[in-house]
Amino acid sequence: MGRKKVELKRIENKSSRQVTFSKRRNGLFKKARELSVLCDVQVAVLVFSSSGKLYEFSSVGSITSILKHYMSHFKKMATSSKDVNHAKAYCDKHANLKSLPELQLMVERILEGPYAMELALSNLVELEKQLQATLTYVRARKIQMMLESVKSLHDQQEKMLKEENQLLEKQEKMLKEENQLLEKQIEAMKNGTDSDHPLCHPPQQTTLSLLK
Amino acid sequence: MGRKKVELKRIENKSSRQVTFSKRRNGLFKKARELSVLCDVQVAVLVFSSSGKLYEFSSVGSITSILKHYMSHFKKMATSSKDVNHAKAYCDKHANLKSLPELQLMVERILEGPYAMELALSNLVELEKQLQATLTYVRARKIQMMLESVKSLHDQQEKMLKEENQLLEKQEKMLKEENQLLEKQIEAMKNGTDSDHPLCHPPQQTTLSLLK
DNA sequence: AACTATTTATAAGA
DNA sequence: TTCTTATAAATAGTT
Repeated sequence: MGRKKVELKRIENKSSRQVTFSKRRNGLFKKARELSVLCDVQVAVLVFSSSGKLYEFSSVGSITSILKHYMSHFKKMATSSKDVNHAKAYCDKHANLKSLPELQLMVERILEGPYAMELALSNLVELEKQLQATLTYVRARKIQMMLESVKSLHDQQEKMLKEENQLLEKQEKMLKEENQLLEKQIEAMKNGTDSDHPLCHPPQQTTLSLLK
Repeated sequence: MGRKKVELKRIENKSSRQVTFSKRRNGLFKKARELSVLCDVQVAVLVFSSSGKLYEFSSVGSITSILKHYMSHFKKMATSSKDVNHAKAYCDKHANLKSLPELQLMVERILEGPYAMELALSNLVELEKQLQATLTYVRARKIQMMLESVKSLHDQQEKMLKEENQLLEKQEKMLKEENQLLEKQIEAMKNGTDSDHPLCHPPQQTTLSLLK
């Protein structure tokens, strides 16, 4: 969709790859939002740049809830491994997900050295898929935890701001009371006797000085 | 992008919402794949339909998608190598691979559900690194095996071509001998008596007919 | 599932 | 980065 048709392969020029990344990332997020609104579904998009930076879109306020939903699928799969039929049905539907014991066996075989060499090519392809799926899950989980810590930080800040606000209100109230007191004293000076010489008394400690 | 501009709000007609969902979901996944390939980044898209069904896209390395095409050719030939030393050398070089028990424990914890919630962020980051390293190793190994399969195919083809060649040479030799024989017979017809009526003999079985 | 009139996304250029 | 614009691509409504 541009001046020229582009080949579907890695853009080798770094600068134009960066420009395309920025444009298409925004385009993808826009499409995701439209799908979400038009069709009333939940959508999450995660993009990991090669430098490890994360860009994300989520149709719900926080990506947390959608990831929870996603994780529940994993959990269900992992916990219902006794229910062989259900697990199988799930694995058939989501062919890129293997059950935990299977995944473990595969990891064991690939890492145990000598046996690794005996792995058939098809097994390697399968293992690659499994690892990719697990990696995606782990990354999603990591993001969720990061978001949760950010939220926790926000909550803390909010709490501190509230407390600060209450303190300020209290101080405002004290200043008002002090003002009234001072006004009374001035009134007294103007109209009453000056036998008490109020202006010669040592100055009161003011709320203002307390704040310093 | 269509006959009419659509408002960005939930499509109320259930049937056309379903159609649009199907069309745009595919479009979104296509865009995700393009972004992944063009910009060399990892992309994951998760879509939960209102009925709770999960649709997902996850990018894998571009090498994989290119080689995937050739997979079907090599599936049957999935051979195994016994070069243990080579494997050991590989693991030594890539020392960032964790030991098997450690990795297993991590995978177990991340997939076993309840415990996953207790994993600290730092553990997740570590697990992500491990999985990425293992994935890199698996991919390298897969490519190596594919190349070996290709070489093996070539060797086989070379052998077959050689055998075919030898057969053709043999046949050529036989044809030559037959020719000489026929020439002799013709010579005999021209110069000698025709008491033997060589042309009335039943035809010999020729090398040519043997090749049919 | 196809078709196609339109809208939308975006590649290249400024 | 941002804008512009020519063109490729997606898709809404239709068959």
